[in-house]
Amino acid sequence: MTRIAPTALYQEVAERLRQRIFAHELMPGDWIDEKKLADQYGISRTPLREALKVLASEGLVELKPRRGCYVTEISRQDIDDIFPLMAMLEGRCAGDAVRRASPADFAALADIHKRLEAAARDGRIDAFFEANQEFHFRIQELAGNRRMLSVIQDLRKVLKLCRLHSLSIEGRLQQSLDEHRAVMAAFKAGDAVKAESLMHDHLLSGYDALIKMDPKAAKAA
Amino acid sequence: MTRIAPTALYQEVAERLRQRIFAHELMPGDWIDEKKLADQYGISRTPLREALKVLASEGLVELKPRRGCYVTEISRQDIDDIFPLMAMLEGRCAGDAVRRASPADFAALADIHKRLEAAARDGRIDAFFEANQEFHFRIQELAGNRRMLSVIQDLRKVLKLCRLHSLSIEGRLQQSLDEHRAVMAAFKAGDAVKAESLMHDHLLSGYDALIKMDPKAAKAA
DNA sequence: GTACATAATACTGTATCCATAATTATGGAA
DNA sequence: TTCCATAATTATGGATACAGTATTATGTAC
Repeated sequence: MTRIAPTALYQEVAERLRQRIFAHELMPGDWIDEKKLADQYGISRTPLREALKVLASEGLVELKPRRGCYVTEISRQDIDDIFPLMAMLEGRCAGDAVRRASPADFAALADIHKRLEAAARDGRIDAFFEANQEFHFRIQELAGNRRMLSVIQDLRKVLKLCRLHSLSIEGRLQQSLDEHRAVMAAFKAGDAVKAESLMHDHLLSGYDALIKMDPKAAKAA
Repeated sequence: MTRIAPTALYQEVAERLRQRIFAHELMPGDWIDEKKLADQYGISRTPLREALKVLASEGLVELKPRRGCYVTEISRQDIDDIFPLMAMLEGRCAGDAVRRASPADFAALADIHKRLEAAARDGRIDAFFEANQEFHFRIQELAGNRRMLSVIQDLRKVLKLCRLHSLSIEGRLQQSLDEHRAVMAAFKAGDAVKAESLMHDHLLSGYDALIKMDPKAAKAA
């Protein structure tokens, strides 16, 4: 492990593990072999275990006393709980963002939206996904509530545990794009209430798409 | 340290530290002396450090690389961010709770409310505070969204960092009680929309009271 | 007396080691 | 063969040891 930043080792390890979990290299339910991983990274178990404590707090892994560490398996209940919550939070962010955004902010957001349009036109799902994330994140930043932002990001991390992205559904990408356009229109019109409502429904729409893919959705692995 | 539960040591230590932080025995800004604490508890630094990682994830302490661990100092910005967020979340919970509560649930809630009334009548602030916490918690449980509950509880933990309770303001206890009565009335009437709105405003009202106490509120220590 | 440089100290971060509990493997009895 | 008991192995949790960096103290020059 080549150290670059003056950051602690356990943080780097935590970040690496996060990436591996999000990439589904470590799958939900998988047992995490501390010794193997420590050897892999060329470190001792100490910082690795500290990293696991952090990931456990984030809900990405579960620490079973004396039985080891396992990648969290997200349940249907989790999905049902998280999406309405995200819808409310991101909806609120959109409303607040409209109220607070300067013309320059709006321009920057429009720019991201353009990238979204381009990605959709060319059918580049990955690029669309990325621009989509950025769009949402930017709005959360504009809302100006750091706590709300961090809560949303934490929940999003948990959602990333499930492998399936609703965007891969036929037609969902176009629908998502339409919804984004509507949100942008509300921004342009300075209609905060409408922006909130549209963003709220946009999230629930993603939820519906996900459920349709796999009605059980229990083990999205 | 006498071990009772089959839970890991770092969890017990984390809980003890939480209590000490909430009790303001460890004050915001205080440096946490790992060696001293480990000796105090009769344990090694290993589980203690793991506990600190957990507390850091909860936002109760801050880990500065190579410089140690400090109890988080909550800022005015944090207060301004958290209260509106809590108001929205707890408001939503109240609405959902009204929609889902059975008569038995309502009865149990009314019971807690009675304890609140009694505590207020006798001027027992601590008892009032406790019944108040329980009342809010019960409503969050009734809402039936575990994620929402955990988000709210996490935020509440952070708020507990600031020592001042708005309840200690002259007249605030009575006002709080009135607001609770109104929420209970909405419950009784089965008016979810009103319950949401009342609970939302109840939280903001607590926010106002806190701000009035100390307009800077920056260092509530 | 003050400011700076250097040395001593103390603490953090990581590695290694050990005890205990859990799991797996092995062997015997029904 | 199947089930259970016991032994061997392995992994987790915790303690100890060590290296490197911050901080503080000391001393010297101005």
